Amino acid sequence: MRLSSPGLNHQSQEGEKKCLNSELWHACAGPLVSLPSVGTRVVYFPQGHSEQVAASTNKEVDSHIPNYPNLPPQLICQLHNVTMHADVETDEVYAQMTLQPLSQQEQKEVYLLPSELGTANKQPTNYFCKTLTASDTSTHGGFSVPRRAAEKVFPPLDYSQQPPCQELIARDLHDNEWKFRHIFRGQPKRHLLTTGWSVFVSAKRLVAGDSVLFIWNEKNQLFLGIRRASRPQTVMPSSVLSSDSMHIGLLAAAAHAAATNSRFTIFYNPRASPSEFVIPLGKYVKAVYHTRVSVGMRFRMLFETEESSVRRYMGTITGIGDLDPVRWPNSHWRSVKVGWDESTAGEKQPRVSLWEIEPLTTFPMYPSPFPLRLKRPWPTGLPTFPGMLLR
Amino acid sequence: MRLSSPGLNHQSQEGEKKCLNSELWHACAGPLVSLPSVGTRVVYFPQGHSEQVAASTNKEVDSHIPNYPNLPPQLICQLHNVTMHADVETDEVYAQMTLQPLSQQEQKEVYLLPSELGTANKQPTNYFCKTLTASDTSTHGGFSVPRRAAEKVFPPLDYSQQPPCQELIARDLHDNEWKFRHIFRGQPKRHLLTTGWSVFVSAKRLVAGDSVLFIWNEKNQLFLGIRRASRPQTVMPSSVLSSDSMHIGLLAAAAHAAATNSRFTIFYNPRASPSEFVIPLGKYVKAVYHTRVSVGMRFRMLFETEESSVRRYMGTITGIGDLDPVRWPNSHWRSVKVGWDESTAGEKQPRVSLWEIEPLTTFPMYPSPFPLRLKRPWPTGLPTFPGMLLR
DNA sequence: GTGTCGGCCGTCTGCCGACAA
DNA sequence: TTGTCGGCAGACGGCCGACAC
Repeated sequence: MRLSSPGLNHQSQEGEKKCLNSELWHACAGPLVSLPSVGTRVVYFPQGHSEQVAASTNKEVDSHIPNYPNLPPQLICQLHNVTMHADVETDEVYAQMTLQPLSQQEQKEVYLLPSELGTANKQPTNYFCKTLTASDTSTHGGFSVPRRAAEKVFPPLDYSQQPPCQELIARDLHDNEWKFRHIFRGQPKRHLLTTGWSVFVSAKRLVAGDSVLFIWNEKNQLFLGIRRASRPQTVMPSSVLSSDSMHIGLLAAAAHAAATNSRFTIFYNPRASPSEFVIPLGKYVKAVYHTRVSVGMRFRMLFETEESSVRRYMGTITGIGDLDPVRWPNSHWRSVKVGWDESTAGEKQPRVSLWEIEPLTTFPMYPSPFPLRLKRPWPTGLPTFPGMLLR
Repeated sequence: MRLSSPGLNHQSQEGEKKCLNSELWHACAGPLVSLPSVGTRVVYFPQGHSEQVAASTNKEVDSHIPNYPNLPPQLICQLHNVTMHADVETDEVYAQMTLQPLSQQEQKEVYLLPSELGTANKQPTNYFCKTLTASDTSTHGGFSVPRRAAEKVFPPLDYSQQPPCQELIARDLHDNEWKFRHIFRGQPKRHLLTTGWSVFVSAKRLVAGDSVLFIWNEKNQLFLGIRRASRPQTVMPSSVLSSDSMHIGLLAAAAHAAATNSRFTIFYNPRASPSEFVIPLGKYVKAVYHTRVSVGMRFRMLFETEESSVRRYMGTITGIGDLDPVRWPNSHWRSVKVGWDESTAGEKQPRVSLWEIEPLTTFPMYPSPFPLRLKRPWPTGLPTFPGMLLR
């Protein structure tokens, strides 16, 4: 007889752990990820959402997925709720957002109201992130802590002891406690995590190439998180619903919400998604309407480095136009074709969105003379590329 | 060094391993699961599909999911394709089916054609299934093989040797080889799997309560599969798409296919789904139109036992009517309210579908006098419960 | 007939400094 | 400064029959 096994309290996978540590979530998500603030207005891109599903199921959007002609390529929404989550199995971070498309009337008034540029991302100050080496993940030994990292984020050791050591207790995203013996020994001296480390490695199923990060906050609390090496294959178990149905579901949910001005829920998985697809309205408006771009123009764009910091890559705009003229005409999603300066950047996306880049102008930046009030109601109508608007 | 187990070919989760062992798949799916044959006509129930998603995501269908008024509660479809699959991570078995709703005209002619009752389920003959004990999964020892099982499904040992032993090689659903030392020893003598067993247990992450099964087929090949104890927590990582969107997706995909008579794809996960939701047309027609049921009538229904065999439970029909009169009026899905004889059956579903039960008639079963040709076009129209039809 | 245990041996885990990159 | 290794001691994996249910 197939019965559900008792004991485990499963019901509350989500909904209970609402208040997980925000600093830790952001640290795991990476330096480039920022979440829009509750109560603000955002622009939601079904295309970007679709890309997230495609990346996760490792399957392209099939051509026989129905069109949703009444679903615009971007939806201005009120952001009612944002909660941070972490997958119980994999520790993947993701955010749940509740969006409500503005009414037609409200959409027109959008430019009369101040619009938010989005909060800056708050990466913790006292933290470090290390990519695990073969030795770190081997059963032969412990974890070698980079010296500066240990001195910055671990409680100070009593160096008069020989060897100096202490017990560290760190909490992960699920509020589980992990205990480590932190010791400063060897010749030359180095910081190591010994007892407790291997338990952590096997529990989290870490392998060489994955990253671990520690945070030391103002309340003298220690947190730790993980970032898995992007195994090309984080294929989500689709043993229950076909990827086609998932794509359709996302589109239908958005279309229904748009038609009825009702709320809908989306999940944003920053490390699975190629790009953010919920953009603060102000950031969008500024990039699309108040920035002059044209073919041949040079630009900079931020990327995350291996060591979880950011660096800029340079490139040149090679074209402007629809990514998918059939399904998503007149969309600003990845409307900019680009070429990258460095040959090592060969794997970078050949198309970006306007709000992702920072155009380099030879002439000084000036406050936009363009009136905030548009003459034509928006977002209905013809293609509205910046070049046309700034005529 | 602790490395991710080599050899796993991740890239080809689906698509490649089309021809996985059918016997093994059915053994893992259980004795009650049967798949309709390719080329036949089936009845697809969006409600049942929805229940599968609800069970997997552990979330009820939200009330704000849009209605699909043009999506009937059952869809007669041509079954174009059925492939058996197994989840790479968990070994969960599931089937992918390609369905094509019949045209309106074809739907009317359904009863003029012979309809298939569905193939009987083919459980392998030489197989056994054992629920793992604490000792079986402990690191302290190996696997204790039930005597009859060993004699039935393992190659015979040479009992003149002391102790008799041999090397067994078995293949799993992914065609991976597993080697075990099979020995007959101890006082009293018993069959054991020793060397190789613990590797298997840890690789498959088996725990006490899970089941393992072995098959010995006609070609003298040995296969093995697993069935996890239904941790209600096979919650699929929904870090990418909300369960609402999944529900909508399934409905929208079916609605679109119904409207355009085009093909759509569904996944059927027999151990995650509360009930089958793709039913052979003949089985459906027989149950719904050629069987007389009424309140107070007694019936039998098959269930799977702990030991992977089947037994009948008895019950009484307590009511007949819509499960969800608002969303799914006039549906035959779980239209029968029942009470179960045994108090231990308290967790059994209070509602079943007609094709799941075997009504007990005090009067002899007679060939249905009901004409095969319906007067009223079907499936449009008013509720068509058997009682009304047999007036 | 089979689940669990004590006993016993061998392998591997895991802590140490050496050494080199 | 830190990744990997050889050395070593102790823990645990894993094979055995005893024993009980």
